Amino acid sequence: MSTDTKIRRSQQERSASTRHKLLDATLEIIESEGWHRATMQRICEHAGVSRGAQTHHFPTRESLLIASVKEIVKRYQTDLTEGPKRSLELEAFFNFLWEATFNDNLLVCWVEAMVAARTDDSLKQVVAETDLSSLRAMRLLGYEASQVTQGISGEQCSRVEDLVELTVYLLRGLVLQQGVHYGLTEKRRLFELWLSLVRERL
Amino acid sequence: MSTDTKIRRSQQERSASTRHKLLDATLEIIESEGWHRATMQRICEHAGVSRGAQTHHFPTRESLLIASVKEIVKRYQTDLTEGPKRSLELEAFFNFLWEATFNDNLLVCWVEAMVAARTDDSLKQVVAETDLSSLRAMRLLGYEASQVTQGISGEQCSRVEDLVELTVYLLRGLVLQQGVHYGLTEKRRLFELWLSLVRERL
DNA sequence: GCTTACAAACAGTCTGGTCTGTTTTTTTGT
DNA sequence: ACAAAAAAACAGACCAGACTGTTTGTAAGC
Repeated sequence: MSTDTKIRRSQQERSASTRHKLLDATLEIIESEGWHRATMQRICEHAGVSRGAQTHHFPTRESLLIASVKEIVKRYQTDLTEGPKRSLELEAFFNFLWEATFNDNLLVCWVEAMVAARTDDSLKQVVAETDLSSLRAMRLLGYEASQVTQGISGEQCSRVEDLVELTVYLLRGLVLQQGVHYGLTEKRRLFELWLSLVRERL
Repeated sequence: MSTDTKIRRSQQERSASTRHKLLDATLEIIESEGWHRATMQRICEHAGVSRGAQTHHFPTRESLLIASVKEIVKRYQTDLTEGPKRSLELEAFFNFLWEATFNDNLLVCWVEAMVAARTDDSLKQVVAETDLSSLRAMRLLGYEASQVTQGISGEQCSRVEDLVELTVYLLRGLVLQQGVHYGLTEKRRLFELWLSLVRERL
């Protein structure tokens, strides 16, 4: 009937649904309240999932947080690769890095994860791996951008990758700053200055 | 007598001593175990101070951590101003920033504090203030360095301050990275590249 | 029936803040 | 100068709350 509240869902659907709800809630809480405030109780409450269901999918807090870390990078990667419709020029690429950093709050979660990982060995392993693959992906994107850009010689292409990595680190430093001092205009001004230095070199 | 174990210390001395012991222990634990693991029990144990004495000097955890934040900046400031015997050249100044960042572990504590402050209003206030004054001090040092350096025109001096600030943010990003991936050689290489870009602009 | 997904109560540990009592130094009264 | 009182520093027990992981039980899909 039309008002049938009992929708029949397959196990797979049910499982994926609550799993996604939990990961979503975890990221939201990490972003709004910080990593160490992301407790099971709070997450379950926010996700509208019972404590028992959570236990079934993620037996320990550690397992949920590790899954969240992977989720962060996964989403960030898709943001990065699906965003532009291919073949960005270098100038646009660096600006795109800025956009990807401050439009979404994924980077905030990532910084929280990195700091937490520093003093948590099992977490550190996961964060280190995913970070490395993420960095490689961004270096590659930078390289591809340099290929479609006019006036970039071959030997400069290798430098481009390093410049991308430096930019990533700079942006992370800015995210750190953004957590304490709101306001992007001043940060944007400094970022423009950095970009002008990069431009001169290329 | 010579083996008199009961040394008579003034209240001021006693107070300052345990206060210092507590702050020291707090910073060490933040550095080695992370901000949220810096609990009262652990700190007292590590400092060799009783729970009661701690309560007397810092009634709440918040008060101790706020005092620690101020201590971090205080020490960093003295590191920065007493380190060089005045009048550094620009090149040396930027390298000095690197040294100050990675020789000591104060910056690690500072990053922990910034991340914790993001989701803790009372802490955020303190961190924001101290960070601002710290940044101003470093900009000033950079300006002074540019004054004693050959071949720096007046209009470039204003840019120098911005470059210093950018470098600070970059270094913080590198500290973040250092928490997950050890090894400074690769980071140093990137920093050299960064410096070469800065050099070109000056 | 049988496995998977969900629900909720429980036990044990840890934390921060309060409270009461003790020792050490300083001040006060004579 | 010196004992008594006051204040400051120190010590440790206690408590209420929060958190994680476990366990036992129920419903839904296969």
